[in-house]
Amino acid sequence: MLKELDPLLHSQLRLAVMSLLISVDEADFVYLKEKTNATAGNLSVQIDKLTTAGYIDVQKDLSGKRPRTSCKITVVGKKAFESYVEVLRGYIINL
Amino acid sequence: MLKELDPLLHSQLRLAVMSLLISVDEADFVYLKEKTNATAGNLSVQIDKLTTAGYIDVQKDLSGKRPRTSCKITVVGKKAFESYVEVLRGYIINL
DNA sequence: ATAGCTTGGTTTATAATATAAACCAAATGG
DNA sequence: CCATTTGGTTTATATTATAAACCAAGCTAT
Repeated sequence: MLKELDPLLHSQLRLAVMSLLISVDEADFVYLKEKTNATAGNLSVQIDKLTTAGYIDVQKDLSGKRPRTSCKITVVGKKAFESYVEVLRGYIINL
Repeated sequence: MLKELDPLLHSQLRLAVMSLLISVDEADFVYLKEKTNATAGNLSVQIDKLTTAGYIDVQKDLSGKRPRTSCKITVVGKKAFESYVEVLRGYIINL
């Protein structure tokens, strides 16, 4: 039987962010914004949700000239992503 | 760059319905309801959306003792599903 | 130095979506 | 018959995604 798709990951922008972070293992706000083509506001909100869920860690650095928000995926986030993918396979089997 | 995920398919219940129909090629309302664990109302709405999009065809048969709503995927729907999966692969290597 | 633009965001409002609750007609069961 | 079940649809509500408006700090030309 088809299992539940983690609603936190089953969202285009959040999935994109996780997808980027899983291969890069660290990326800042500007990079994520460029790669995902998201608006800053949308990205900010979705990053917050992923952070609250413990799927990513965020470091805000104000020491440089310009603020820099850097994100990295957590172990919990990586596991959630992998498990999301497993569930997804159930939906797209036979392809 | 990550492509847009067809919002019509990027929905748990609609994806489940399409996933079931792609392998079975015909299924009725009751069957889909059981397999997806959806409420009748939710399923009804999502079936409407898939129909309006031309992703599935619906046949309502009232000739038997009880009404029977039977669904089958269209060529357009099959293509959309396959293309959705391709886009998804961009997000998830090894899917 | 300061008025105005850019950068890197956050907060808040709105649009869109998913979901459940309420409802309906026909069939069935006691 | 009257109540319940079956097979749905319609409508209301909760949740989500998204954009618009906003803000502070830094740069730029005047």
